Formats: sequence, C-alpha cells, structure tokens
Amino acid sequence: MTRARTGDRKPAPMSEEKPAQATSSIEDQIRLREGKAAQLRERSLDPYPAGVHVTTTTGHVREVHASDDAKALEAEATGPYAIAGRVMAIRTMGKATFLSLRDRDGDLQAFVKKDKVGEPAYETLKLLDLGDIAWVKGRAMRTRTGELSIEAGEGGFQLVTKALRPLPEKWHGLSDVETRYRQRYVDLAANPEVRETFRRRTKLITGMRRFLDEREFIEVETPILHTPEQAGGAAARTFQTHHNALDISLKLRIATELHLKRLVVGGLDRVYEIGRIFRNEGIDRTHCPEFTSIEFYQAYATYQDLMKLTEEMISRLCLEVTGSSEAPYQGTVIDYRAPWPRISMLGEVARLYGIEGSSDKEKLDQLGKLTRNDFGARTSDKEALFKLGKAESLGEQIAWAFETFSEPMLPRDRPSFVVDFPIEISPLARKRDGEPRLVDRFEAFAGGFEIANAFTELNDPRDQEARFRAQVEAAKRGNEEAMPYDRDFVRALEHGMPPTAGEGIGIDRLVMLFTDSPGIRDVVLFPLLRPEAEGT
RNA sequence: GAGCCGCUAGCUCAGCUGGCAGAGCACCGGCCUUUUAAGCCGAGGGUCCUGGGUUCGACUCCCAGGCGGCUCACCA
Repeated sequence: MTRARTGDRKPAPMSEEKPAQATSSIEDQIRLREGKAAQLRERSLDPYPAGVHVTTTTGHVREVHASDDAKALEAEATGPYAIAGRVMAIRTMGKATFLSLRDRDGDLQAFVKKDKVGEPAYETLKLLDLGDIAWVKGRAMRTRTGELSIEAGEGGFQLVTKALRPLPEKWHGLSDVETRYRQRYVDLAANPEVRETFRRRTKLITGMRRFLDEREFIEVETPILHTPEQAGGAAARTFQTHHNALDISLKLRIATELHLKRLVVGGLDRVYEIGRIFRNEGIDRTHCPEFTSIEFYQAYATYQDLMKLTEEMISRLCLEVTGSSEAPYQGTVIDYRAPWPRISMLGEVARLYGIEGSSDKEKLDQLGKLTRNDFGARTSDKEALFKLGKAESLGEQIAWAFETFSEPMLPRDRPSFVVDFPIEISPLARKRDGEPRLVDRFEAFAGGFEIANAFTELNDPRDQEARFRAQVEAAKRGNEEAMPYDRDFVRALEHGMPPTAGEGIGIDRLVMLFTDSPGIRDVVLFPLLRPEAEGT
C-alpha cells in the first residue's frame, strides 16, 4: 500500500510541459485528470490500487475523540487511524493542505503537512482533485479552530482512486432533479441527506422484519413471474413478458396476495413477503411502476387485530427510524402514536348526503335510493362528476364519493383508518356478518395518501368463485384492472384456509413519510425515467 | 394523455423591450505550514436542449419536437 514511496526521494519530473492551454470544458477536465493518473503511473503509483488498508471510519474517530480538546490529543498517542474517503474539499496553504474526506459515516478533515508526510507523498497530493478517493493515516488532532482532524504521518497520504469527472459544486450540491435520479451515484456522493434517506429506508425494512419475526411470522418469496391466471390480487394493469423455453406469456406480479394465502392454506399461519410489485400505470408523486410492498397474513386474526398491529408497528418504526413517534411531513407534524382515529367510509358518505340513519343497513338502503344525479349534486367539478358517473354499483358510488369528498378531509396530523368498505370494490375480502354489502376491511392513510390496505380474508371458496366471476364480467365490460379468475387459488381455498386477516403496506410511501420526501422517486434509488437523449 | 413551468460553462444560476454570452464555485498557472463556502493575483472554458421560421440581426419572438418538474387524468 505504501509502495514506491521510498524508491525515489526526489519527485519525479513532470512528464511534459504544463498543458499548453488552460481549459475547463468537461472533455478538457477529463483529459487533464487522465493526465494526472498518467503522472502517478510514471512515479510507479497506481491510480487504482487494490488492498488499501483502512482501519476505521470517520464516524469512529469522531466518536472516540468527541470530548478531547487539542491539548489532550497532543498529549495522547492516538491512532494511528487509517481512513479513506472521497475528497470533498481541498484547501491548500502552500506546504500544508486540508482535505475533507467523506466515507460512509460522514466527513472528517485530514491535515497533510509537507514536513510530516514527506516530500514524495506531498508531491502526489498535487495530483489530487476534488472527487478523488484518498487515504490518510495518522494521529488525531484538533486545529486552532478546534476541528477534529487526522494529521497524516510519514507517508500517510495516498491517492487511492482517481476520479475523471468533477463533482458538482460544493455549496449547492447537485440539485437538478433529472440528474439526481439518472446519476444517483453523483447525488449520493454530493448530497449527504440523500444517503440518510436511503439509510432510513433500510432501517425501516429491517425494523419491519424484526417486528414480524418477533411475532413468529416467517418470511417467504413467491413468484414474480405470473401466468395470466395468477396475475391478480389487486386492481391494476400488468407488464407483459415471455418465457422463451416454455414459450408462454407471463406477467409481472401486481400483488403477492394470492400466493401468500395459498401458503396459509398450507399451514404457514403467519407469513410475510417483502418484494417488488409491478403495475403498468402512470407515474406521479405517490405512484411508481415498480414499488416495494410488504404483505403479511395472520391466521385466526381479523382486520380489527391488524389495525392494532398496524398502529403498533408503524409507530414503533417511526420511533426506530426517525428517533421520535412524531415526524414532520411536508410542513405538518404527524403523530403516529396509537390509537389512530377510525373513520367510516359508509358513515362519512351517508353524512355527506344528509343521511343520519342509525344502522349501516339503513345508511346503505338510503344511499341506494339516491340517483346518480343526487350523488353528483355535491359538486360542479367536471372531473369529479365524471368519476362519480363511472360508478357501476352503489358500492363504487360510495367509494368514489368518499375519495372525492372525504379523503381530502382526513386528518393531516394523524394517520387514520378508513373502515366500512363496500363489497363491490373488495373482491378478496370477507363479507361482514350481518351486513353483506360491506366487508371487514380498512385502509390506513397518512400524509394525504394510502399507506396500507387490509382485510379479513375471504376464505369461502364458493364466495371467492362468485367474486372472481364478477371480476371477469367487469373485465368484459372493459375494466382493464379487473383481476383474472384464478382457478388454482379457488382450489386452494377448497382445501380450507383458516380464518385469516391480511395486509399490504407500501414501503416506499412509509419511507416518504419518515424522510419527509415529497415524492416516491426520492425514496427509490433508480426510478424509471424515459431513456436519456443521446450525447451525455 | 392534458395544462402550466423549466432546459444557458462541470455545478448553481443571471441574461431587460431582439443588438458581441455573464457571475460564483470548480478547472488551469502563480503565492501561501492551522484552513474550513480559506485567501490573493492571473488565465481559459459555451451545440444557450434539438430542428425549422420571422428578422439586417435570435439565448431572447413564432412553430414543431425532446427531456424533466408540478397539477390533473389514470391509479388503492
């Protein structure tokens, strides 16, 4: 690692005259940096060495010496610490240079003095550019201004990776959204808060696993490639693909639901899967064609049990990930502590239309008497009316009315559960005992969007058949999101699925909430974009 | 898919009513052994997203297209 430092005490002569022309177009800058790599090679220094010996991180050094002042550090024989990281700043004072090195833990200053580090190493320092990766070994010290630094010892500086492209500007970082998404490596290198976002994402997923594992759930993996019959479990259009050897057309899954319930039939009473879901639909602030969901199923539980579990899990995750049970989201602090308010979809819609009936049955009966025009009377907004007009059943009418009028009114500073869903929009949920026009289902909302969807599962195979038939009918009428009739799933239910409750949570959306990210693309490392135009 | 907005140096951005393309940082040369958005002196760097049109003259105005953002639609 310290090769070729002692061989030649005199700095190697510059390979050629200075560049004839000072330049700075990107091509020029790359050429110049390549030239510096060549100069390193001329001094028998590899610009891309392997086996660099790093003994610690910037974070560790900061931690160990957090409370040591300059005097204490001078008295103590600290280290030596060998750290490496991307060079974020170079401040040269002539025969002494300050570097800001950034590794996975953060930034730390390195202080390289010519008389300490030795002439050869100091000469290679002159070939260092912002964005290169450098290695420094030495003791910990504090500068006059009190900044903790590593002071490079004899031979304690090495350039370990030459970067050919310059980093974005140090002060503003990289802010062009398109470049941030397309070249996430630059975004991550330049903008520390982006790393924090993705660190939190990982923490969240780890925390979910721990939470469910503690409750004796087991994690499984089910197929992503679905036959056309299997590609159900949600209302969504699919991606098409094809398997060559079998010569069959396949679809990418739109949910993990139906396979997971097959596993419950098989006796895996508590099961979950975290994985990618693909839905061939538009892209906006909260939708992405590939996203990550967790679905879990618990036998002998009901949707009521899952509401409790959800409150508990998400409030705990918020604490684990953000350090508090309350987290700001786009200007509003959301308090995740249980219990979350329950809001009745049926009740809210009934209230909207002046129906104060006491029972669900009464509300449904009264709402059933309303005409399409009655439903539309609440708004003159053309688009809202169009939506309301599309409803083909009372249940859809209620759902659209809720979405249009009530959803925007959900609490902003708290997550909430919406309950009392109509059966028509819930083809996999169990009918409610006593009111078969409703199902035992909830959706959780926070920050203005849905984060979870759960229900007591339908386990009556004959009822499931009927629901599938209704979906097939809907598909015939042109509903492209209707799910296919999955015969094998019905066969599985015929073997008997214990009474079960299941839930799906959008992990990306939770990450948005816990990182205060405005859009789903900010929490996905490489979001799908149109292909880049030629030339970059 | 629709509406609105944006695209100028590697990055972040100015550029007026059409008249030679600008700044800061970065880069290049020089000075500097405790700086930290280091500093000082000097130099260079442009497919103004693309293609048409109007005009004596277009970064600027018009048309078409590309990519992105936001809103809406689609979407649980």
